[in-house]
Amino acid sequence: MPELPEVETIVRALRGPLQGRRITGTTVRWPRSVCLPADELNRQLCGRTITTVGRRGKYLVFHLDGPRTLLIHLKMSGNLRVEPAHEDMPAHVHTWFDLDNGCQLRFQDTRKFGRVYLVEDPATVLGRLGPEPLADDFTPDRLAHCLAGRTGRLKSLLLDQSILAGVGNIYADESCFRAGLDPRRPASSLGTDDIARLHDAIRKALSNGIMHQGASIDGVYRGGEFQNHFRVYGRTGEPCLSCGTPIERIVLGGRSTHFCPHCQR
DNA sequence: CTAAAATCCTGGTGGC
DNA sequence: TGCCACCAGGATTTTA
Repeated sequence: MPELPEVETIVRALRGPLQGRRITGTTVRWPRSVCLPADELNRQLCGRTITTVGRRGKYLVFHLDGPRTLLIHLKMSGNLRVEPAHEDMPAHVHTWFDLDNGCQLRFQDTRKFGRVYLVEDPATVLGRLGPEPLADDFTPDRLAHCLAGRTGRLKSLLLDQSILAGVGNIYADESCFRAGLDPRRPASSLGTDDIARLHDAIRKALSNGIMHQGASIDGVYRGGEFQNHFRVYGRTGEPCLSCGTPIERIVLGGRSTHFCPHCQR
């Protein structure tokens, strides 16, 4: 379940191997994961050079030396690696991109939820995303503005990518815990102090995740070990690290939600 | 308007 | 040991 820190970690790992490389071919074995016909994707990408690799929310953004932009969303189980073409193709690589140096950018996605986009205007895909929580201009005031007038529960709003980009189920739970806020709280009940603590909590949870190179769940993300630092996520029944109260698990908005009933109010 | 449910997928898990 | 029902989870779409 790559969220912002996992995607950021992958982006950083891909920059060196990909920037300046020219795409010489593409192969699509699961057409539903690509939002245009496979032959058109191949025709548009062949000969294009990847100029920069970036991130917006949970999307990877590949800028090219042509009029189109390549976007990839990893969804649940996606991973991206650059490997020599002669190395064995791992299982569940449904799409790959041949590069001019004999390597391949391989999109591995066990559950096939991930998506590849090739668009002229990135805003057609990224336009509805909310602000980047780690950007300098993301202030407590900005967060307050995002939540203003919202009636939903705190956790559900944190997962809404049009309100805030990049937070998923793990970091939403971790952020609520760090802020000492009950994930079931109506957003309208949050005061200025609550918003300030939430703002700080979100940024610290995400930064901490990046510092540990993301979380490795299902053994998908080698290197990252943030899963060993979760404070509430997946710790159902285990003692709260602050007060010892057993962590509770509930379902909120159809998502498993973990919190300390004593520390989070 | 919000909110819940269905949808897409497969590996892993728990029950028997 | 084997079989199978069930579940997670991001984002979109549908239904209430």
